[in-house]
Amino acid sequence: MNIRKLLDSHVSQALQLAGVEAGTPALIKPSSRPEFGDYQANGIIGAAKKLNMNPRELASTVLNHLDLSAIAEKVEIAGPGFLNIYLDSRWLAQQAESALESESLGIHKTTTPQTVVIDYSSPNLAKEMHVGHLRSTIIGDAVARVLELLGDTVIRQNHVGDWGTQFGMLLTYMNELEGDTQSLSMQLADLEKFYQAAKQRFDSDADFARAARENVVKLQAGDPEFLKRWKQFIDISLQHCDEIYQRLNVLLTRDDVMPESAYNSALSQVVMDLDQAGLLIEDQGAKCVFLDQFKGKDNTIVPMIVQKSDGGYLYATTDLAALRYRYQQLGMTRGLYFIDARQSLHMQQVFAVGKQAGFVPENVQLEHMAFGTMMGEDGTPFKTRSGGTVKLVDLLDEAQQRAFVLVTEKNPQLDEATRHHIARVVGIGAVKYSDLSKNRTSDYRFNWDAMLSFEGNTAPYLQYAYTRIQSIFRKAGQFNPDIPLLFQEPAERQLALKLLQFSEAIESVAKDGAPNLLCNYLFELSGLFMHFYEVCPIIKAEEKIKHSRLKLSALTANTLQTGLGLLGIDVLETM
RNA sequence: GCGCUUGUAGCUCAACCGGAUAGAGCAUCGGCCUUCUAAGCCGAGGGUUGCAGGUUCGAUUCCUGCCAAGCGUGCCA
Repeated sequence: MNIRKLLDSHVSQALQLAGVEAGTPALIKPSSRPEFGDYQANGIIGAAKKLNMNPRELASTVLNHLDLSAIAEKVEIAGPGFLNIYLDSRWLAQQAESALESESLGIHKTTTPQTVVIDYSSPNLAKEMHVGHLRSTIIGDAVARVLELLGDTVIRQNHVGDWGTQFGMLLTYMNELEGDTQSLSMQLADLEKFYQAAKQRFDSDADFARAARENVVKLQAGDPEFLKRWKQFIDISLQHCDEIYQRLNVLLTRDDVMPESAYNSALSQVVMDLDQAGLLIEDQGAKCVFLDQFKGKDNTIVPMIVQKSDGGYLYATTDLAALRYRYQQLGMTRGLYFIDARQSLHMQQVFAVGKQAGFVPENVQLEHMAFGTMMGEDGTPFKTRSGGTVKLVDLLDEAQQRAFVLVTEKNPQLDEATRHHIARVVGIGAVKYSDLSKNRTSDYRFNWDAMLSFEGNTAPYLQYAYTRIQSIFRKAGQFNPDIPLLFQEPAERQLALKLLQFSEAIESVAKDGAPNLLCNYLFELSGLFMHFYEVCPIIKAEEKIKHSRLKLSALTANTLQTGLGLLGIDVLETM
């Protein structure tokens, strides 16, 4: 049940009957203030203007054609020509009842399912995952889950970087440590340090650097010795990723890994096809594509270089190959790229060139879901005191540790294993939520305390609401769902209305690729529940009231669990 | 130079794509645990939405200019 859509179809119809051109939006929204009812229609004023009519008169005509008697208690004309809609409480109660029974919480599958390819996480395997990878990984994962729930076919693509020049350096350093197997495996346990050690050798030793460059060539020429070594390294690096994904409760597996190197054999064909399409221009020895839409005021075009003057290919070439693969082999109709905002120009070029060249048809929706760079607490690019980036593992360890201290303080009677379990769910949840709840395309500041906060608008707040409900059910005895839902206090009706808006939140996430909309919704829902919890006693209420309230609690719990589940965050029985 | 993004309360962020009196959290201050978990609830203070114009019934939102920040911009990814 999507109330907004339902009202939209009714009001749109009435608008047409009132003589307004078809397709004029009714602009239904939740009312901005309680005294304006539950929903408001904002579209009439604009429509009246087009027809050169008095908006209030048009509103009155629309009202005559509008039959909401089954849904709304009253509809009023207000202000310059808004319609304020007051939903019927009995209807609301019925909808809530059926949502509770429906198992899917009343969420309908989309009528136009798509094949959505989602490119997310995509770390560079030369290094260990750091805090900068958090956004792409968890936001992409949440959106993937939401689209799946709504019935799209979702294909995850972890476009890991496994083929850069850094690998020459890393493999050469592996060679050096070859004799000492123990040292090698130990060092590979911390890829970040390994990378830094290799880098230092590269910078300080000319012979090493030369060997590294030669080894890149050997690797790319398919030298079996280096290929073997490379595979070994990649495998270890992917193991690091798998561990992180598991801890983060992110659904990516090895099956979703489609590395850069997988496209190597397609690159020359990409360039040939661009040439065939008449898009290729050789300029200063490099093969480029110049598209007019990338021309600035200074009349110069930013080209996309697809082949270097030395014959080498670039990541633009790889991305074009991937784009074509996703359309031709995977059947993509919508492509979402959860990638750093700094690559904005690059993404626009890939999309534009891909369509121009006919690698994907015009009607495939390609969207760069950009996000800002993570900055340190001082506003400069994120660094630790020692100068390296913060490893994701360390952030997660810290989160769990802080959560463990807190749960031990609050609930010392719980056994240690339980407290560790709670600490894990709460700690990881807090880290994920602090990132998921923001949809800033601008850069943002990393803050330990904010990211590891367990109060206010955080995952633990939502998890806490859930455990409160579970606690009620443990104490309430038999729950009889046959007793009908009734609203005695305003808090109950408010909560029910919010519960019925779950699908509106979900659908907006699917449309915009913005999980923060779901976070907002869940936080508001929890807030309304907390209020309900304070003012509406449940267990000691008389039987009819008690079971009605248990019903609201059950639906709240289901919604929280499902909603958090879509964010990849678990719930708890106690905390 | 050109291009992209951003600028909202002391701090971190919302505001459902032009709607009615710009909302939360943190921090600060004041109340609430013999009653379902106080990781909670109730209340208070805090704003010229960077600045200046424009578009219209109506602008945080759209347009223009300026200021500030970040990023990108022909052979790294």
